[in-house]
Amino acid sequence: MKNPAEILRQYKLKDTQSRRLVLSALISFQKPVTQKEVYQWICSQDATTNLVTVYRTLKLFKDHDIIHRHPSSGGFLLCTVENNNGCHSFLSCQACGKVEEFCDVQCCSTKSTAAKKAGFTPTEHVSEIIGTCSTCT
Amino acid sequence: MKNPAEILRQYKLKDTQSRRLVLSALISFQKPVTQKEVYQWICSQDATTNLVTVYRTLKLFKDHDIIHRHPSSGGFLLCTVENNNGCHSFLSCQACGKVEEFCDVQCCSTKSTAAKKAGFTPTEHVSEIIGTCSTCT
DNA sequence: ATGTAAATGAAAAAAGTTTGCAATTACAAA
DNA sequence: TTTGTAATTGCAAACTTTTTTCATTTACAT
Repeated sequence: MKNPAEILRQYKLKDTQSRRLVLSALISFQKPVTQKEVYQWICSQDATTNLVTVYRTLKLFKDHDIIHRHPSSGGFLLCTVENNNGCHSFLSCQACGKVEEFCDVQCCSTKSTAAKKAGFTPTEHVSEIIGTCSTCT
Repeated sequence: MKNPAEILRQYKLKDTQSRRLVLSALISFQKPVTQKEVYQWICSQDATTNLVTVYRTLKLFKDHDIIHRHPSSGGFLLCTVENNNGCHSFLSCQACGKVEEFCDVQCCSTKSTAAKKAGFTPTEHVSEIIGTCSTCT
């Protein structure tokens, strides 16, 4: 996982204190979080920012596809998988709440075939699998 | 598609005017809608209800799995496919905004296999395929 | 017909999000 | 290194969405 400054550089965004803090929060949580949770994490680190800035920063990251909105919780989650044919899949553990991204080629192609069979031309897809992770089984 | 009264009977819910109206709205829209859109549709039909009742009714339907929350828009959508192994998939047309539910057995099993390969025990999944429907192609 | 638990409406509170504007900051160019 | 400028931020206030409380009404089983 890259550090905040690297991520900002990679996406050619200005390197500001607030942006680094928001990224640090997302890296630290490792699960989908609300805007407020990000704000509160920053405050708890004795850092200072503004809730409005957090909203704007998350929107910016979302527009740049640096973060996702998680399907069932609606929370924000840092992308960990390179954008692969517009496929974004999540494994959500209902026991510990952990969410990890994954991408399975087989799975993507099957989905694409199924959609075409229904007369649909797919461009991207998002899916969430809910269950129990290896640690909680 | 069943009518409002039938749906309420099927799920053993009290048959009230507000519930019928909410169901009528969802049947009429055929796409994911916000709580407010449901409320406004009802008002436009010269019927009378309360926004709070719409919120409560949609929550009730959601808890009974009569409606879904659509992954990307967050709007509510009436279920059209029988609950199949906890699989809920949507085809969302980015041109006309239409969303239809579908379920492909092959697709479900591939997803399940992929999850297990990652050490995950799946119980259900939700996915959204974004693209162009047959009408808009 | 009637009793009772459930559903509803109205008002208000609470929570979440957006907007406008002035002050500050990052960083490219001199 | 200093400077100019556009982008970013903070603050206040407006606005939207959602939840709560409580009294009244309604569905429907008996």
